[in-house]
Amino acid sequence: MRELTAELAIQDSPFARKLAAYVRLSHHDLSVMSELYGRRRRFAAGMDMIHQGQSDQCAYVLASGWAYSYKILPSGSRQIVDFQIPGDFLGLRSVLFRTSDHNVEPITAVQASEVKRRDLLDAFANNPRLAMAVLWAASRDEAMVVEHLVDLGRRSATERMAHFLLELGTRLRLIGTADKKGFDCPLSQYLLADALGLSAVHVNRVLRELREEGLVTFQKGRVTFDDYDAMIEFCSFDRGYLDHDGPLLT
Amino acid sequence: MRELTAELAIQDSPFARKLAAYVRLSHHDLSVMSELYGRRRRFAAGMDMIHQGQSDQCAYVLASGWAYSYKILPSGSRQIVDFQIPGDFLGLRSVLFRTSDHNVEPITAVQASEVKRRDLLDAFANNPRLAMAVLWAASRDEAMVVEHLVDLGRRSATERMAHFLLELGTRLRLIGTADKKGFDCPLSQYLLADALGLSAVHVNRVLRELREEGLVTFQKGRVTFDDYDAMIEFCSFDRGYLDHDGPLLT
DNA sequence: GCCATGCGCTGATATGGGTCAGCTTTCCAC
DNA sequence: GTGGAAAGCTGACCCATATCAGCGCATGGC
Repeated sequence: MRELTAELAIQDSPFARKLAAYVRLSHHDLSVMSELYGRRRRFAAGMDMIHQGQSDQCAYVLASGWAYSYKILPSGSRQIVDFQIPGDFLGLRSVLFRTSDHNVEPITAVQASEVKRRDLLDAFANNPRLAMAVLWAASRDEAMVVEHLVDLGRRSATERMAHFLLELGTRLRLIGTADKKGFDCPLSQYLLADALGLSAVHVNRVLRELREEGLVTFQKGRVTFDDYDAMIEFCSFDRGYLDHDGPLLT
Repeated sequence: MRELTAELAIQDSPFARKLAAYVRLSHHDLSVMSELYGRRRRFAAGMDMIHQGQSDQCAYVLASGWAYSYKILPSGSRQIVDFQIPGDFLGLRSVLFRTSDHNVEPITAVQASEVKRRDLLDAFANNPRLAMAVLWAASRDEAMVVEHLVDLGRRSATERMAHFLLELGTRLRLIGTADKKGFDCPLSQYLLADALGLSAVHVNRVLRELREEGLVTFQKGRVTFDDYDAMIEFCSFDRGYLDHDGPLLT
């Protein structure tokens, strides 16, 4: 009975919702997940969760709140590699290979489940299906990093911003906190700047431009898609690569 | 006896040299690898090895020659995500998850060993150590993509070029085809441009600048480090992240 | 030997986005 | 409600890099 309750709880978590988009999860999968999903920790905004160069750390699954992973250059400038939203795995590589090559910091207050190396390896060994789902999600995250790279290398500032907002929207829809209308978004223009390789000043200009073109409005912590289709057109967003209709693997 | 010969042959391959940098490989590992390493295929320069959107393909281990993976935007511009050199695994994700999100094309004539999905999964199941080594190498490749992203987002054209050449040199040293003096390099200025997010014209200017500053010379298919330390200093290259002295896992 | 092609190279000009400087609004802490 | 910090916003100016246009040198096919 207690297990059943746990199973129901996990089923509604962003972690499960996200993985369920990739593989069909069995009762067994869910119960293994709910064990991994114990040991909650809280982090306040601004307090490092993972630090570059540190070894022997654990990984986390974000339960609530947003975080970002970044690198600092000796020159002092910062490049944000990715944002993490609820359901995202975080520090997977650092726990498997004991090397962390970037920092992770919360943007809002965050709740995260600590996952120990040992537990993760055990769960993988006992449940290859779950392992596959997690690796698949990791692989999708990597695909996003690649897309981000293309953004920085070959898209204009405005296209980059549009593409970024669409992608973020798609990710949030997977966990049920966005729809075609828009989503709540705690990112400051400084964070956007460091993610998109722009200056904060230019981020502001670009957002105004997109707003005046009637594509998106990002104001007061809310992103509103004013013309979703035109936006997709504008930055040639690939609907397929994050978007799909059900589990790819059953 | 026949096996022993195979084992000796594989030991000298760039694939083994690279993996040996990460884990100490046993006789058993080597014999499993030499099986994977069969089934050679040749590709001429310019002929696609992996095509975006294509599914049900196999992965390859590059035995000789160079290739590059890239994405084409609808606008026609191209972003090169990474270059592959001998020993590199290629299409790992596309074979595990049956989705390829980018193209791979040879730069020079290429010899590659075809790795079937089934064989790979079997090898992993029978030999978790080898699986770990391969995943580790994949993880390092991903770290390089992240570093590339930082390049595009937050470094100037000249720093980017210097950083890129140092990184490439480090990778080539791992397989024994470069030293601190320099290396042979079949990349055209057009390829460099599309990798670094620059125009070919500007690549030319940047190379001239680096040459005149006495840092590197890239001429006639040869990269020569004129002042290695100054170069590392110039682009704040992280010696640690690719460079190390022996197997990290024994 | 000649032509086509690809690559390296260079100058002139144009522009996207950075930098600087400052003002306004929001949001807390007290 | 008041002071201060953080975030949003804007104009003026400037520079890094793109774009355009063109030259020269190899190389390979015929």
